[in-house]
Amino acid sequence: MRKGFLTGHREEGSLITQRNRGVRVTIHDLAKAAGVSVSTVSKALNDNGRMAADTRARIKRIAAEIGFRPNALARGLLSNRSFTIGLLTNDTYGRFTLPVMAGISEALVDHGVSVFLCAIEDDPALGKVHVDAMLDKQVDGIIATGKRVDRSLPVDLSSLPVPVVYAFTQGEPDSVTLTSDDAHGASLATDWLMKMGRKRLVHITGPEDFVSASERADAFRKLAGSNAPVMHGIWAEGWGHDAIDQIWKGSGERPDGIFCGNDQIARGVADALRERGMKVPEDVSVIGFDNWEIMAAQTRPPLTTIDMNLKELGKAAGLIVLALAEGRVVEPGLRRLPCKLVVRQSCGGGNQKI
Amino acid sequence: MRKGFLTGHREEGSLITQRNRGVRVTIHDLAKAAGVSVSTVSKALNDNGRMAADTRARIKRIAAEIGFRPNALARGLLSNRSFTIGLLTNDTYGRFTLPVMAGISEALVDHGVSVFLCAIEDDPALGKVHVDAMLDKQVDGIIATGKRVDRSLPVDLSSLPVPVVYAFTQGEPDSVTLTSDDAHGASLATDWLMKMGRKRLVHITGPEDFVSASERADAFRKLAGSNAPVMHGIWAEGWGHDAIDQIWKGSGERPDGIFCGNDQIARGVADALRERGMKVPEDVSVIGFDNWEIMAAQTRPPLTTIDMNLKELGKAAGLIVLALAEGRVVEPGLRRLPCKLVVRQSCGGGNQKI
DNA sequence: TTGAAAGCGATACCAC
DNA sequence: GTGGTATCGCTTTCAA
Repeated sequence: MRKGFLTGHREEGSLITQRNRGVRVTIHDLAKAAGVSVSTVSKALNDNGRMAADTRARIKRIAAEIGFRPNALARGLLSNRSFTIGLLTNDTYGRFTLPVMAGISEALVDHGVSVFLCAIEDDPALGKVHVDAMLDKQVDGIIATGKRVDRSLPVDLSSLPVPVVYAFTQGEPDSVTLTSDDAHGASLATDWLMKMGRKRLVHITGPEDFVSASERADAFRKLAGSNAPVMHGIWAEGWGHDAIDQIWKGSGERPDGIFCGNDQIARGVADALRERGMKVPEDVSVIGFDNWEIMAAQTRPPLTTIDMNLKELGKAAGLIVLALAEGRVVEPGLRRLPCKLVVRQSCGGGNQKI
Repeated sequence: MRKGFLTGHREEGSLITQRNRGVRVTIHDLAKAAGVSVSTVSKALNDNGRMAADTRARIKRIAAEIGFRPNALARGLLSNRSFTIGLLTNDTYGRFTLPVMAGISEALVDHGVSVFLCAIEDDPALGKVHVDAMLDKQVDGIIATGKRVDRSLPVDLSSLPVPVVYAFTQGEPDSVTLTSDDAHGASLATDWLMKMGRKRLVHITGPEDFVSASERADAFRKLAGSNAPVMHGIWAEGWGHDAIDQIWKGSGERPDGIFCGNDQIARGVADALRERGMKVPEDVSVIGFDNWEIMAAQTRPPLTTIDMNLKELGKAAGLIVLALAEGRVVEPGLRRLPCKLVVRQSCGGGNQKI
């Protein structure tokens, strides 16, 4: 991106430009004010060409004084870069999209790139309208994101004139796709339960046909033993209750460590255990998945859980589209980003070394 | 907005443009392909000027065939309209912002307007960077939204060269500000409890210094009686527990109807009641506020609650910035939008007439 | 070292 | 009816 003049860097909180916020001042006005030609102004501000250092400085000063900011539309028309990207999502609750979005925005704002948010529900027509609108506006790239890694958005993103990066949703074969490493996350969780001294582990999770569920289950079994029980249900609190119900009604041995497929299930499990007089974490350790702050922190006791680093994933996605937009080469393929363990109280061992 | 040719309307899912998605075709290419001049093409597509009906039709057909879509940057440069607006928010969890955003987007997508989402946390510097970036990109307007009606965003939005609408956050004196009608919502809730035959009402809510809390409390007292107890605490589940604790430990009479300031508190209350052997809704009716789906639906029993119609609020905000951007006159001031009651099971009376 | 002029893609006015 | 031309705000040769 352009250097030297008003970039997106946060340090330059010039108070001066505030003053003239109400009016749009063009490079023409600035040229007149500085008594030079527009081309000189342009070069001065962009640190291009050769020119007297003091002329350059003077122009920059006057630019700041009168609050000049170049028109990005005009700039984009010429450069074929709009410094704009589009974020397509079908995640209505934003549980996954928001952190991703925050990461993207954070990574790109300092590069002067803004993000169009397009919520397309699961409506192909709506998706097309949004994609077309973004292309019309000459976005430099598109990030597609969803709530499920094994489903794709209801829009055809192949052969667009701009690069597309997929985050947390299924991408085209030869595209860049980012996802969190479910197996890694599940290993972290299982491992932590074992480190807490738990022997009888159970995994209570979502539907088997979710790839993320089955990958986590596989990783769980790899550590906990191939016949450690895995219970598939739905991704809801109620399923946590039901699962505990089943286990406690059954004749099998009762677990002392439970790895839940998400924080909602974990909350249901924790509540159900408490209602049965079991103490968490004294009698049973419970670990969740997602680190959905508002759920994990409100559970009694607060949930130890796995964080998928969605914000980092967003940052990575942002930087990758940016690279792609700038013509840099990026190796296509699926990238799995590591998860991290967040220790609260539902497993015990808060101050133990990991 | 422009009529006749490729507008944002969803019906025209032209399969043809799909074909040429990979290339950007300019009006020049199209003119050449049609054997006419660019000005003729422009008039044909925009239904301007007088011209042979068949020429117009032919040009439109060819345009669709080769997948021509006008460059919005060029268009915007000339018209001073970018068909883009900015949404500024400091609501990190998106609980309030997401529905508002969905409403805005839904209202505007058919007008060809896209939305920049700018999450500024509570960082003034970051806010300024985002505002400047949006202004550079010539947004037609800005919607500022937050999580609290009585606090403003940490950015100075006065005297911007574009219209600003405030939604769910405090606005400049002479601006348009939208908010939900807290008093109305509280009345709906209190009224519903009374309709359920409840006599001993209590209001458990957030901090008194939140205007929304105090307005709701006032409305509550107006219906429930001026000495109906109002308990101020924090907006969290834990406070629901604590409040019930206080009441049950105290010597005062116990309520049979509880109006909670939000769904989290309501959930805490419902849980706490259940733990004390009280049945909801048989013994006590509990009503929440926010209709935060994932919380309200997962509570046992599912919460009857007040919906602030945030999506409608977003739609209204979108249409208002649009009007303002088009130079139409909009009366400034604070507009309170009505709430609605959402009946689930925590109050009883699900099938009773409202 | 500086400035004039062409051009990015589209629209609108005014000739023809 | 149709097409040339100026224009929007900016960048970039190329002359001076």
